Amino acid sequence: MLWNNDRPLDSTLDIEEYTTFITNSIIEATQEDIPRTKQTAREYIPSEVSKSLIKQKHQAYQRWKKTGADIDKRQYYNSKILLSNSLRNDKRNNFSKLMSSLCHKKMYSDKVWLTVRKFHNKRIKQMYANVMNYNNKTASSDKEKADLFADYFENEVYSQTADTLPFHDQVTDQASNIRNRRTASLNTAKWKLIKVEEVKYHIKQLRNSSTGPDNIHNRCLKNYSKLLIQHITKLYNAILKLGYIPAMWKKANIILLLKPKKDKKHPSSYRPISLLSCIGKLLEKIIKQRLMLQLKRRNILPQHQAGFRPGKSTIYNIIRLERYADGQLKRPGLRRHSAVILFDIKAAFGSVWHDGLIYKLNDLRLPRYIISYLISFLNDRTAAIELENILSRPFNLKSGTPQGSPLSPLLYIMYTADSMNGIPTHTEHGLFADDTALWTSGHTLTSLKSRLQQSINEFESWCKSWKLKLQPTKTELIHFSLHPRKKYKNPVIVKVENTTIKPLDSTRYLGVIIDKRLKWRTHLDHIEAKIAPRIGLLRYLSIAAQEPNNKTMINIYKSIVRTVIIYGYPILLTADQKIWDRLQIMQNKALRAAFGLPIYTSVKYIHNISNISKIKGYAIGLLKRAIQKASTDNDSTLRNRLQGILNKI
DNA sequence: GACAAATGGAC
RNA sequence: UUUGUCCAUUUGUC
Repeated sequence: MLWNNDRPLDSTLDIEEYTTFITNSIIEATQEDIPRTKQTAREYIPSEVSKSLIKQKHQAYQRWKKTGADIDKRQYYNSKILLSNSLRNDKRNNFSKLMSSLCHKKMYSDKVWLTVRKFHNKRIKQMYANVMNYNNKTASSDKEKADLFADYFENEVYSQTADTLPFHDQVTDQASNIRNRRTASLNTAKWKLIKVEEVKYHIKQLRNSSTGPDNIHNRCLKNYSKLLIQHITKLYNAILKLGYIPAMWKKANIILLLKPKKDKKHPSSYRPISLLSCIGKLLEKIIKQRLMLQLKRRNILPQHQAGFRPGKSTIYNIIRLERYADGQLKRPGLRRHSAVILFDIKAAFGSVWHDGLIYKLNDLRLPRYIISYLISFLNDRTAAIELENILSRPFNLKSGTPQGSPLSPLLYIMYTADSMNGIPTHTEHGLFADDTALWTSGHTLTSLKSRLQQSINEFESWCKSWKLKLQPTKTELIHFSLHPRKKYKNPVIVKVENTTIKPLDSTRYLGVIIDKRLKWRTHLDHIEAKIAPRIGLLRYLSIAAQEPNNKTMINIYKSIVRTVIIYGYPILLTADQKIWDRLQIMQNKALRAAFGLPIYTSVKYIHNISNISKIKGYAIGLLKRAIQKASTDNDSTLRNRLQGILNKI
């Protein structure tokens, strides 16, 4: 296929044609180079011996069928037995081959992880209910189910909500003004052109991931030719110039993953994941980087939004909440009451209001070409549910940002950047994407209650303005208190959307379980439950492999167990020694399992052969490194908090 | 100290 | 059919 390089790209039609040209060229090239043999994921591959036995069996069967003779029948059954023996043998060989990957002196990462993954079974095969019901409709075939999911997502998740406030009409008007202004001043906007080097840099960063509707894999892009990059760069610049994204990049195939511990009969129990074109995603990455530069330079994002931002993590907000509550509980002299409320926003990403987002982007005075691009990005998106390789009818996404796009997380935090502007200063907040927490304190229960309620009301009205829906039933409240069972005459009770929220003993916030006494016992229970099957796996592997390499087993331990134990370590460091004793016991258990040692093996011996340090010492090491990193990053608030924890130990 | 890969976690 | 952003860790290679 050829393209005349002198041909200008001046209309949307040109862009569509050029995109098709590039897509087809890539597909053609890959089909030439990589023969499309479909690799079936078999449990094991039969050996040559088995293959010939299969042939023999088949022949014997044909002969018996033809002649009907007794001797042929016997021969057929004989070959059948021989084959099954051979297959069993193959299976055993394959198993020991798999296990031998754990025994090599040198660790071959990919082989080891193949083995571990096989038994770790984290990825459960998707199972859909036989019959699904929604909106008085029943679906039993795959196509019907896919369409039913399409109905659900079109009507309940990515649907437009009615304008109920005068404010909404105002925003809608403004947004349509912005749209019109854009088409009026198309070719005049100036910006920094995308360079070949920029595209190359982002291609290099690409990880292998699943393909979108156009079936082009990231691997294809990574094996780029100079010519391909030039074409892609030219196309990207044309897209930014016209503010028009080709239609095929706005089509998503949505796959569904069952959320853990949810009923598979109901469509709301599934998390939708959009698979998008990799070439389109590449451009989105470039825009994302440019957008972030703007946001950072102009300090647009709120300080306490820790989600999706470089250099920030969950632990930052966890520490802030923990230090605050602890400070109020152990305040010398006058103790104060404190409480935290954790909100849940319904379908947060899916509910982003397009007009509202455009209004805000314009308000921020972002570069015109980026706004143009984003308007096109949001407009006229379609999706189809993919289920067992069957596509549903396509439907429109009238609201929300598509999960699966590199831009979506950023757009969401931009959309919610002003959510805390109206909150009174006596209340602190922590944000992580849509996970919103508000906390405050007071000398008396009444003052605490009224302060908290005041802030809740502010947040509630903000949500209402921007068409986000709070779920009062999933909203949780913790009233911090040292007494395990003390009953207050007037417990702290607040209202969210006219629903009463009562305080709980413990709740989960950003992956750690916070209890009202800040003792972390429930959190430890949670960790223990999580690593128990993993310890079982370590034991199984060490027995099955017979003489596994110690270093390999330690690496597996570090990866699948220690990472779980160590998550959220800074807050645990402020807790009692008891917590660390318990964690140490977990580590010892896991190491015994990894080495296949009996339960009574002494801790000293384990320590000697594994050369793994005590878990608390390791955590302190991590903390020191984190402090150093925070000071080189000039993040003085985080640094001081971490230093405070270190001083306390 | 650069690059790559893997694992774990949050949403 | 396991997306996206971010964080942490580990292991390799040079």
